[in-house]
Amino acid sequence: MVRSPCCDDNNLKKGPWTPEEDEKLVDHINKHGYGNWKTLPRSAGLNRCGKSCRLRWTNYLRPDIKRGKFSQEEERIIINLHSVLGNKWSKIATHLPGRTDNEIKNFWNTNIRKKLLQMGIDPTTHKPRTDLNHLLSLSQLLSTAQFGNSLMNNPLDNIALGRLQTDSTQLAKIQLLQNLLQVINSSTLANNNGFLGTQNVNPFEGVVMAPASLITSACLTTNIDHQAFSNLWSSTTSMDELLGGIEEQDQGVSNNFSNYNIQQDQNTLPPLVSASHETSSFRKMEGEHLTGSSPPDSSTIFEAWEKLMDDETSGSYWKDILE
DNA sequence: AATCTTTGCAACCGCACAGTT
DNA sequence: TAACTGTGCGGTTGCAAAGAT
Repeated sequence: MVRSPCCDDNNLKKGPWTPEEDEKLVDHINKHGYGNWKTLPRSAGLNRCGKSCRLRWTNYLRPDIKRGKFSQEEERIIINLHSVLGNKWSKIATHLPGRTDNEIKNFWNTNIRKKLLQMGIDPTTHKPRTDLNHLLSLSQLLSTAQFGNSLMNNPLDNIALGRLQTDSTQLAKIQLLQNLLQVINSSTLANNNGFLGTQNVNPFEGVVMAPASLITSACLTTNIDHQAFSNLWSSTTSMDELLGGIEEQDQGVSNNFSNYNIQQDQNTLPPLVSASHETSSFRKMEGEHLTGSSPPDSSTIFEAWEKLMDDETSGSYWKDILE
């Protein structure tokens, strides 16, 4: 079936709206409402197509539109909703009074999307990125940090440069470790139908063989023997057991793992869930989760990471993991 | 100060769908 | 049931402002 274009009159104006046009549109809608967008422009004295008028009204002129920067709370809600709904901007907009789908879409594309990518999260799937480019960029970040650290030996270096390099090293480490834990967490999530925090289920159940790279990274992260970790991986049936095993191997590190486990609901990162969850129970749970949680205590988490990331295991060590 | 590049956002385009004839 | 119409939605574009060189 072929449709006729909505605006078949080539003389109709396009492009930015003038204040005069805005005034005409607002006046007309205030007086008569907006029953029929096709006939509205003519009766309002506007040389525009109805579609253009509707867009201008819904995205800009509507009196209940909230303008200005998005708050952190709004940003968090958008990320959570996007992880459940995907690019359903109009549905997401219904949860944010005063915000339009167009505004949210723009905010996502220009702001949140970039943030997630920088954090190593795929903005489409909300899962850790595994593409080579991302790993390369992290590798480069580490190299830069290393270069900066070597410069620190020069007495002429200033404090600001030192701080910058230290921060970039920490950032790279944190991102790597978060990626690792998110992979583990994703496995848990996938195998538990999305119920976080279930303790009596093997976090790696269903993963017949642990990916070699994951085990290697985990061993390096926890400072325990590769073979010992492999054995634990295959023999443990719960997160508690796994943590207990790690504890036997390395007391300090396991405490930090436990800490992460307890704190994971408060993580600053959005929950890593598939964009295509369809079960009603999951949606219900997500719905309850969307607006109810309190702001994360990021300082606690970063303290834990920093404790875990002993500086003795610095740049070259992490670079080895990447390479 | 001039030019180039990047960013943010308003607006457009085309498709899909529901309702009507 | 097919043809048509109006509306909503998501992707994309174009442009002005801001920032970098």
